[in-house]
Amino acid sequence: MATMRDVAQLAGVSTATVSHVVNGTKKLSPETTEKVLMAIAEANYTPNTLAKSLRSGQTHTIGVLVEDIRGLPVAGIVSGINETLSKSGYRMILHDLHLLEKLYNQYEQIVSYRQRINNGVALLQSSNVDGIIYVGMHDRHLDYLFDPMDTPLVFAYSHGTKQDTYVTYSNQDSAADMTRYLLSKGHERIAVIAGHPHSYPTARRMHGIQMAMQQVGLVIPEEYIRYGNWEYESGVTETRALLALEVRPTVIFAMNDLMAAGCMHVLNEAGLRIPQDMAVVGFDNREIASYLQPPLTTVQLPTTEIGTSAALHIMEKINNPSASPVREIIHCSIVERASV
Amino acid sequence: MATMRDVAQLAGVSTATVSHVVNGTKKLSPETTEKVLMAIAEANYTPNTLAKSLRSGQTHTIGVLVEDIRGLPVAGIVSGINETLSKSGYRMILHDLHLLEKLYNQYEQIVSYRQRINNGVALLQSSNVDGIIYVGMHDRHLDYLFDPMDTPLVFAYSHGTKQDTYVTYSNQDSAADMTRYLLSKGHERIAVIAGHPHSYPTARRMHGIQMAMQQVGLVIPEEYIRYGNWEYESGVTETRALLALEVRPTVIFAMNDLMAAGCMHVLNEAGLRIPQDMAVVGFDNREIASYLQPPLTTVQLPTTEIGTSAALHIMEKINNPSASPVREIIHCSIVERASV
DNA sequence: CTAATTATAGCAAATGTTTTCTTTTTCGTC
DNA sequence: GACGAAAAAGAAAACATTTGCTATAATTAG
Repeated sequence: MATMRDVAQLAGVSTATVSHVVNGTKKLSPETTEKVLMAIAEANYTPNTLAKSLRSGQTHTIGVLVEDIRGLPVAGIVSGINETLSKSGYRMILHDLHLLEKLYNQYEQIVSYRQRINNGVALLQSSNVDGIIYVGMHDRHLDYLFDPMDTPLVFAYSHGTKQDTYVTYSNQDSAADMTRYLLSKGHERIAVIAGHPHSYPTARRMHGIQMAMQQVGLVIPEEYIRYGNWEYESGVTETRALLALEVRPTVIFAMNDLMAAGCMHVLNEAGLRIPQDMAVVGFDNREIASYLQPPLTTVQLPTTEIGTSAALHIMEKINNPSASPVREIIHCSIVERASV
Repeated sequence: MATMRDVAQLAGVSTATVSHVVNGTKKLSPETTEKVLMAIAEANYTPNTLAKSLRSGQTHTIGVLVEDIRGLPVAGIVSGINETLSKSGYRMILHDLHLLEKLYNQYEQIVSYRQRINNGVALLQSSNVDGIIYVGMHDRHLDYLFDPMDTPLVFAYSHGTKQDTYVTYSNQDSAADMTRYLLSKGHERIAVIAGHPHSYPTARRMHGIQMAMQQVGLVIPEEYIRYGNWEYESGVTETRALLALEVRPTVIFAMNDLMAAGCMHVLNEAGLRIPQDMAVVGFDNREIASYLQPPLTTVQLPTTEIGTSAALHIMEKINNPSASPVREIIHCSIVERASV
């Protein structure tokens, strides 16, 4: 590989001059510039990134820490991050925490999480990244798992504390939007199959639904609110419970597509036509949603947008480390299919 | 950050000595070693990766080029790569080619592919990666898209030419295994819904199926072989065609889960019970397979294993660049569910 | 015409390591 | 006590840049 010295020699100038024409950091006479440019072309010179980084202290590399790349929304987010970073000349070191395998008990899990996260951060820092994006899938606030550090950090999908910059999607507004959509279709008896009762998304989405109802002077009766655990099976059992009710709802809003799938299975089994006899909607827009019978109307998570925005924020933070944290909440869209 | 000089000063030795105790590259007296170790601890010293790489010419970084991280098997492969590399102290720079968006015509697509791939390779090379893993989803041989280069390269999932090292899964044997499984369950009238007629996986899988049949003295009649296009809809239409046959098969082997899903939909519609009246199997083990009614027996792609193995191969190739290329074909496993 | 200013380019130090080559120290033996 | 070999440690060059400072030439002002 040709070095800056080779080019300098070829052009009959100093390496300093070559550096300046390469980076445009100083005004030079047109002739010199021309000479150097020719020499660069002739020598087929490309700057050595390592030497550059060593000297300048900037690697133009972002560390991306993901809880598990196999997690559903993660690939989309990483895709968005990568595209945006590439466009700005940043590279991306990806490190996977493999947090999808569950451990035996809550306590060990937290300890292991903390350890793995800090190992991951250390790894990235030892790679001299200019900043770190943490892509978390868990609904709980994980910031306390981070040892304090001076590398710029932004959270994507999961959110940190008020002191952190994060970008996530809107649970509350999206659920409210979907509710309004159902109301606009004439549904007034809306039942909900919620996720795990104590989880953050469940609470926020529930709140959004109730708000939207309240705005039109309606209220969801207690027996229409069932709590599941995000799994297919709980969609099945909770739907059975709803069907046993004296006054049945006209639509079931499942808080994810898996439970919606379980729900639709029961509805089919019971001989009810979807959406004529009962409508169903989900949340997440997983692959399965398009292949259910009928295809499921659901909520699309803005994964690419989250990634894009997180990338923008980390670059911003690198250029201006003292800026105040920004909290961005991106809207989801409704993908209309045939289940309503 | 403490530097090697600081440590040397603190321990009252030269930087050379510090380097030697850090890397264990020379025998030193126990006392000196001890002194240096203490100083390292006291100064909280960690070696500067950049300086190390600049001097040694090794970055301990692998570039991973993926055609699209959102592609189905890609996340699993990347996960495997990352885990294995991490264990050996290698970092991973991920670059996404975003090849999932289809272009207007075949020719432009190829040109664009070639351009994007070579850009990606250039980007990674400018990052001074020690080697590159190319994770391709396309069934065609893509090696001709690569400009010749001296960076060690291994293909994962997609395969290169005979001159390249690649690791992929077995189309032929897996299809044969599944066929034998069906035979063992007493099925003799096996129908196939193949993928696109001219695609590589279709040809290999078809060959495997026919081989397994031949081994027990059977042959698949021509009318039992239907060609689809890998999409749900083609599962629907080809199944309809099969049901119209005078002598119906007892099982339908769809070459992917999407077509199997379409197939099952038609079967349900026709009032046929699965697997009593007709059995169905798929290929890929996508998420949808677990949620079909009944859950689909299918073939599991060894994504993590492919990643692991590719990582091992690239490290091997880095340490021994002149070794001859290795071609590894990993077996798939059958995941038994309730559709047979 | 001189002095001050500006434009242009180069020198050399610095970034934090690794590694070759030398020098110093140690120690056993004669 | 001197010699030599072996062992231990150090000096300095090299890796490929960036950048503050300096030097020279050219232009302008007085």
